[in-house]
Amino acid sequence: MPSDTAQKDEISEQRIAAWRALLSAHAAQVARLTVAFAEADLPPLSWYDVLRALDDAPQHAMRPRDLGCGVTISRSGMTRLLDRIEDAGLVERRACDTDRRGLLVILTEAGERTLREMSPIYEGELGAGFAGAMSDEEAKTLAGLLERIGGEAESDPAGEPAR
Amino acid sequence: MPSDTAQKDEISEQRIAAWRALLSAHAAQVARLTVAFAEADLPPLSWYDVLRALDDAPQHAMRPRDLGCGVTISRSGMTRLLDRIEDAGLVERRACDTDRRGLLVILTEAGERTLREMSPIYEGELGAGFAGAMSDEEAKTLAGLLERIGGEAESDPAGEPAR
DNA sequence: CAGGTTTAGTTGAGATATCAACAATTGCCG
DNA sequence: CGGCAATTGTTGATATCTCAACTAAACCTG
Repeated sequence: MPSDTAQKDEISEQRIAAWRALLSAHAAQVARLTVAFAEADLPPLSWYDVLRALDDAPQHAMRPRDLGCGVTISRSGMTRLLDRIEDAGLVERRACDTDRRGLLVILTEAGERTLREMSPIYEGELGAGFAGAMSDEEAKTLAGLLERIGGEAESDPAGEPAR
Repeated sequence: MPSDTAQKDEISEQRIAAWRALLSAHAAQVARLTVAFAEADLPPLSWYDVLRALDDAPQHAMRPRDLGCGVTISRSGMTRLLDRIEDAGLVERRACDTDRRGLLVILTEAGERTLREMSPIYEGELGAGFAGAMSDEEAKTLAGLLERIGGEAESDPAGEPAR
């Protein structure tokens, strides 16, 4: 190998440093959010993700499959997470008209209320940690860069995301 | 509030988009690594993090406290993670001379060997996913930005990271 | 150096996640 | 239409993580 900057087998130090920085930033921000919710006697971050996704969705309804956490949590994990959130009365499960094996998760009134309690804390902590450390300009750059990787459909030859 | 772009209470859409992109990118890359290790019949990502940290450390030794996972895993979580890795013979626990309540986790030969098996897969997947999507230039920008948030000591008035 | 506080690591009990197997439904293809 | 494959969500068994309580050692303070 002639130089330090081979493309296929070696990854530049810079890219590894970037990945480590991302891991660090992610961990720090998640920890911050977790602590803040706990201190306010509110449900954990995983509940927020679900409630937020539902609130953003048309009809305040979503299939468990689509509850984006798909990437972060297994299918059965989602089932039980929804069990807990439903037991707390924040969502309901309804039959799905168009596909009888699936179902719809719907945000309840209580769910909306809880979400409204959690949101300012979420955004506050985000502003104090992650978002406070960059300008709008920089945020744009960052988003543009990271969106190339994100949940996008990948074009790798062979390999499903979660077997 | 006069406008949409208040500084204290509101976070710009751009910053939220950046945060979501980061979440997405993180989840995608972690999933990729997890699958790749599993398919190669290798230990999980959490083991890699420990082995890698030890290999990078002087003397191939570290205190559990410093095994950076500190941010991602609780103290007891680390205890049991080390239990498993030690049972597999990849690390050893030794008494610590300078502080008799602590101990040193040391990478064994077998641990080094396993790490050498895992590394190419780790770097390969990193290159195929995260690192492949950016230039060195961009990586530098990204790292610079994210390092402002990362594991750095924070200067918030009152609040420990994990109560 | 005695006494209280802090820190490191472990442990038991319980919460939460995963994996594999399953039932029900849908979709494809001859 | 009939049948095989893929998809959706749940469940049981099990792994892994967290929280709170605990021991032991170090640190601080007078």
